[in-house]
Amino acid sequence: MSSNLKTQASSRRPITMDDERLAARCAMGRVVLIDDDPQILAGLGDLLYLKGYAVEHFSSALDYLQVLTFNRTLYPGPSCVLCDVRMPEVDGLELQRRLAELDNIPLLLMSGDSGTQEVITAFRAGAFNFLIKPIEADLLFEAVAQALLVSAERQQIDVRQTDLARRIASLSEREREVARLVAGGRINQDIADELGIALRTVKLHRQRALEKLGVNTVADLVRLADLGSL
Amino acid sequence: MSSNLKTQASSRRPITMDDERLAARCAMGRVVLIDDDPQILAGLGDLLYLKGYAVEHFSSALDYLQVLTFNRTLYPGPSCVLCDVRMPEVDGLELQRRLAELDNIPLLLMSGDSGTQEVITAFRAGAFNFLIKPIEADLLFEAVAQALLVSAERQQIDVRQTDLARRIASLSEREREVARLVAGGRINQDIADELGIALRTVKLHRQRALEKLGVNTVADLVRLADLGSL
DNA sequence: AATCAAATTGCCCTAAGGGGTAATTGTCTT
DNA sequence: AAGACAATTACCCCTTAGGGCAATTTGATT
Repeated sequence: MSSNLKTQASSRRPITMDDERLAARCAMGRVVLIDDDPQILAGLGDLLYLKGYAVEHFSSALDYLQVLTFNRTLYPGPSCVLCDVRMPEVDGLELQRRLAELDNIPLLLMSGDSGTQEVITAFRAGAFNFLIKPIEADLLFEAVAQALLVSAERQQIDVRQTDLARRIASLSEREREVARLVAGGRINQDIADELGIALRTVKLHRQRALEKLGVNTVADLVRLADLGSL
Repeated sequence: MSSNLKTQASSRRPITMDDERLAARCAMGRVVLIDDDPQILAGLGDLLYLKGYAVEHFSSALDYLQVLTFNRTLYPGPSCVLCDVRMPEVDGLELQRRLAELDNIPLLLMSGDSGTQEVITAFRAGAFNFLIKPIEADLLFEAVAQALLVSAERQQIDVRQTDLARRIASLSEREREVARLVAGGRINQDIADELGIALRTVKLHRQRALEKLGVNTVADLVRLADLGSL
């Protein structure tokens, strides 16, 4: 299928046509499609694939939860879940409840014979959208595009959060303490007294903390401290 | 109806029993009830009133929009709107659209014969909840309580925002500029150069700005600046 | 024109921030 | 045990922030 048989031993393969196509698909976004009806699974899957999205399909919500719990590989790019409501074992609403604790991925539910109560329950539980079968292609694309946009925004925030957490983690205990108090507007001497250390030491920790956190001014430190918990 | 006929000329009336009852009702929260069916209007209204809420009722969405646009008096306490979907002239969904631009009040829609599509539209447009008639009293109370909680949170934020805006507005142009630059982490001499004024002047404006904004440290100023737009 | 308030500035002083150098200490590795 | 390394501290330097005091300028009001 691919043309990189000779390079499989190397960790740095040359970039192939397939890689580029895959990268493009990743950038478009991924749709996790879940439906116990193989007909629909194939139909919607093809539709989305042809539109350029990366599609993963599961015939049961349990399968997806399994993958999410054990084989989880973080997908580079925005994702959403498009899931049927009426399914044996774990239905769409049950998936939604379990998903809420695992992931923050936008969930699109779909159903052909749902009552209003089911729709209300879904939205109250935070569903991103609810599509009624049969689904028009245009409506599907619109809904998926919106969901992926939201996912992308959440990912942005996530990236910033983890990056920040990483930088904070690189601080020593003392540095973190000092940085926290500085961000709280405390004066150096004050901090020294509170921590029971010398003024000069506070200055050093302060300096190193700003350095490690990659900020130049106290103002930036304050903003950073308000974002991630110092 | 009330017992304060003699005191109507005075702007400082003694506190009457009615006042206290009204105050208690305000604290509980207000429900704006809209339905073209007088039967339901009276029924739900009584139910909510007996539960302790302040109730305002309208037999058409247009009436409420009129009041909101012209006779608007801001209500002290959390509020929500409970509105029927199916009504002549302006229906619930249309009210929702118009309300989105006027107010940020949680909207509870209700209907006995709505299809799934209507429910979906309502939630997608930001409805807080959707109740199906006939409405069980417990469900109604639960939904109203939740909506009022959200309203209260929004009001908290609003109060802080307007308070902040007021304090910022009390700054002179120069003070605002200096405060903005200080919050940006700039050094006094730097600010003096940028604004083309003396260092001493920057210090004065800085001092006055902190004073007027009611903060003691630069850290607080930064937090304040990130909230309201300085 | 007289006057008052706000903005601006210079001079000067103290306190706090920023940082270099060197010494001390405790812990960990080899 | 010797060396490496991080944390801590003292001493000293310069820069920046904070603020008192007095003078000047300027716009608005009476």
